[in-house]
Amino acid sequence: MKQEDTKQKILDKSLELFSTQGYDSVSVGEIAKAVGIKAPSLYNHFPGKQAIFDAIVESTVAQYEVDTGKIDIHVQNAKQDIPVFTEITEDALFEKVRQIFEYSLHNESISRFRRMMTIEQFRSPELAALYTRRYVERILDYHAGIFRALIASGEIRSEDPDALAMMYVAPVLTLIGVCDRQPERESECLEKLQKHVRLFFRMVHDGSRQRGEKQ
Amino acid sequence: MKQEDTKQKILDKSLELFSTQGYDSVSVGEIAKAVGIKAPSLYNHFPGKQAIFDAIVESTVAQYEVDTGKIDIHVQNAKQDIPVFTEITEDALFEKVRQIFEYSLHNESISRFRRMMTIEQFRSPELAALYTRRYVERILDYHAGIFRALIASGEIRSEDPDALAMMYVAPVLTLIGVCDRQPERESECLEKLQKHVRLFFRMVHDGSRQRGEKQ
DNA sequence: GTCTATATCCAGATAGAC
DNA sequence: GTCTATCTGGATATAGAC
Repeated sequence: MKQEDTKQKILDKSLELFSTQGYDSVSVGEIAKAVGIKAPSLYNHFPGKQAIFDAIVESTVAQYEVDTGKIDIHVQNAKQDIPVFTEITEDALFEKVRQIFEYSLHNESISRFRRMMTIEQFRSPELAALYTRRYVERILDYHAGIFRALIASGEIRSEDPDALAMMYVAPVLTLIGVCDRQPERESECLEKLQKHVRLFFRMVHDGSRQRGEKQ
Repeated sequence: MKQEDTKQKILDKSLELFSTQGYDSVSVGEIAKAVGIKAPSLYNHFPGKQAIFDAIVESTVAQYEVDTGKIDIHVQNAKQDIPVFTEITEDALFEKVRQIFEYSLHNESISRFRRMMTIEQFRSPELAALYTRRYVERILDYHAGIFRALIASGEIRSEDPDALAMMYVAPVLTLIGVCDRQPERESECLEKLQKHVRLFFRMVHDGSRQRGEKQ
């Protein structure tokens, strides 16, 4: 096996172990065994256990843009996604959210890294900041940008795109958290997700139709 | 020092350490040092390290009802809190949420236990279920009950109290998560909280006033 | 109940042969 | 690059004196 292949395999197996047990509970012996080598051989690829963890963080952060590009989301510049949201139907919006939701849960590296970060978020201020940036702020900023444009164009009604983004995004984050802990509840969470998207859609689009139904 | 005092001190100091470093990173020697005894003396109070963790979980779960009662929240039966929400003003609602928010962050045992659970949530299916029950479901159920009553009484407009509860609660949970990781961002999160409550309040109460302002 | 001393084990990491 | 052998330190836990 090539040198770089082994190095990558160490990263993969380490992430797999770290994401379920946490950094401290995993021994270098365990990692080595999962990779198929003996513990001392690990030190030909990394200077120590902490270096493996650091490399995982660094490389996953780097690959973030690549992966998110695959599902047609570009957090960097939300503007190019605004047309997707304009004039979208309720069902199409849910389908879009469902796609991102399931991708986040089932993509192994994405999901494992998120769970590892959840466990290790208090390990250092840097990790804490990374967690908030990646799993809260960027998602909020992205959606706030879209909502800001939709408000300006009169597509939806509201005065606060940031608060609107929080209201739209936070339930999704909460449901992802539930599924990370209890994957067996995914279908239940998908239903809640659909109800959420439905309610949100109806609230931001001119509510007169819905109120008309009630009265 | 009395026997029970020492036992309680072990629980307190252990929680303090577990909540920042996680179970595996804390040694019984560290705990003993924090308590002011030597490691072997711990074994007069608990059969082992795991037993300390278990006792923390058990006793904190038991004290949950007591603590929440102090801030006038009774998750068990939401009905008695419905009058508090009826005809409430926007400012009063925020003040109420702010109070709970800050209590959750600054009450030491509450906050530490939550952070410990965040770190250890993947340790077992039982802990995962406890986390979801305590930090998601109970809060959602409580608010869904209130919203259901408010919808029935015509106080607010909506058709889905569960989705409404998710929309109302999830941003609060997200912001608590941010503050757990980065306590220095509390004031920033309080502002986001206020904006959220404000937007939510205006959305659920008949929106004609707000739409009138915009046109 | 607390201590010292100790047993046992396993962790991360290194040396050096192949 | 991989291995075996080994070092060193620290972990949980126990024995038994005070």
